[in-house]
Amino acid sequence: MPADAVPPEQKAQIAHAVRQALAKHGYARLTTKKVAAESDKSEAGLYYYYDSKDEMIVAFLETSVDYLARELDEIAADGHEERLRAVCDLLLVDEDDEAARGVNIAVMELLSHAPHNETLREPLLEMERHTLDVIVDILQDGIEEGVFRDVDPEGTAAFLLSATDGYTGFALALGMEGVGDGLRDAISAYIDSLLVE
Amino acid sequence: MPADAVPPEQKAQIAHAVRQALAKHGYARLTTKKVAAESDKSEAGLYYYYDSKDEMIVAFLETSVDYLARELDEIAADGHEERLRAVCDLLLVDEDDEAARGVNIAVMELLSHAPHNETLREPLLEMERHTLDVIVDILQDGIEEGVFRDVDPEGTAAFLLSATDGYTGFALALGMEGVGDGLRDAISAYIDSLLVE
DNA sequence: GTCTATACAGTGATAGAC
DNA sequence: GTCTATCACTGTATAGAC
Repeated sequence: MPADAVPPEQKAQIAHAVRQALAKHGYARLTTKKVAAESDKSEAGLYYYYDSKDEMIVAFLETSVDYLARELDEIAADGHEERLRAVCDLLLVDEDDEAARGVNIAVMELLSHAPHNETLREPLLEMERHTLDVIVDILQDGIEEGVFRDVDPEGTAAFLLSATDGYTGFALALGMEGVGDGLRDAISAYIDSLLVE
Repeated sequence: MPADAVPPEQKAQIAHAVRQALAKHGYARLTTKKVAAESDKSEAGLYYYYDSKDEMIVAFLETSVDYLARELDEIAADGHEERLRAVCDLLLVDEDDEAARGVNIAVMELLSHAPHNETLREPLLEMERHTLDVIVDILQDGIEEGVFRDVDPEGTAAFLLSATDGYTGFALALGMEGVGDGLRDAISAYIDSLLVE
C-alpha cells in the first residue's frame, strides 16, 4: 500500500508501536518483530499497511513532527521572552520523564543515522527545520519590538537548538545525573543576556 | 583473547578500520564484514584479537578518547579566554572536513545507542566526562584569575558541550548548510558575555 | 484484513587447514 | 596468525490460508 493511503487510525497505531519499540531498544536494534510486539498486530499485519520497515519509522516521525509542532503552537506564554523560555523548557527533556527520554534519545539516534538513510532524512530535516524556525521567529519578533538585543536570530536559534539536542545526546543518553539543572540555569542566564537592559 | 592483551599495533589498525567503516555506514548498519573490508584482515582475522564486534568498537572508542584527550592537551593558546575559544573551535567540527564529520556523527550515533548497550556506555561516558572536565577547569581557573565572570563552571561547560555535540547531531548529520557559521558566531558572542567587563 | 508459515539474504562467530 | 568454509541464528519481506 502507498504510505499516504494508510488510514489515519492505523497510521497512529503503528507509529505508536514504533515509538514504544524505539524507546525500548533503540534504532540500531529495532526489528519489525519488536514493533509488532508493541502493537496489536503481527509482523505481516504491519506489512499490509507499509511496504518496508523504514516506512513505518517515517510514519512515527511524521506523527512526531505533527505532535511537536502542535506542542510548540500551543505554548501559552505572554511576551517573547517568556515564549522563548517556554520553548527551551519544552525542548530540554526532563531526565525523570522515562518515556519522553527514551523517545528523544531514539530520535537523536535516527538523526545520527540520517546521512546513511535517505528515507529518514527528509522527515527529520523537517522536524529540526521547523523547530529552528519557531525559535527564529520568536527572536525576530522580540528584536523588532525591542525585547531582545540586535543579535543574529539564525545563529542564536541554532545555538539554543544545538544545546537542547546535544543535552539529549550526551547527558540523557549517558545518564549523567545533575548535568541538567546546571545546564537549565546556564541557558536561562544566556536568555537573560539576550534581553535589552 | 582478552581485550587488554591485544598488541597496540593491532589495536590501532583495527580501531582505524572500525573508524572508517563507522564513518561510511553508521553504527546501525555496521557489520564485521565491513570492518574487515576496511582493514587488511579477514573477518576471522579480527576475531583472533577480539571476541566480539562490540569489543572492536570499544577499541575504536578508547583510541578516540586518547586522541581527543591529546588534542585538547596540546592546544597552544595564551590565557583562559583563548583556550576556551580554541576548545570550542576544536569541538565544533568543520562541515567541510569529510572524514572528521563522518566519525563525529558516528560517535553521536553510538552515544544515542548507549542506553541499550552497556559495553559501549563506559568508554563513551569517559569521553564526554573528560571533555566536560577540561572545559570546567578552564572556566574555574579563568574565574579565579578574574578573566571570567563568576558563573557556574559545571552548568556553563555543560551548555557549551551540549551545543557542540548537538551541532554534530542535528546540523552536520542533516547537512544543514550555513548553520555552522551563525552558530560559531553565537558561541563566540556567548564567550564574550562570560568575560568580565 | 489478519494470521501462520516460510523464503531468502545476511550476520556474528567458530572450526580447522595452512 | 591468518585464511576459507561454514554454522546457527536473526532479519526483512512475502505467500497463501482463512
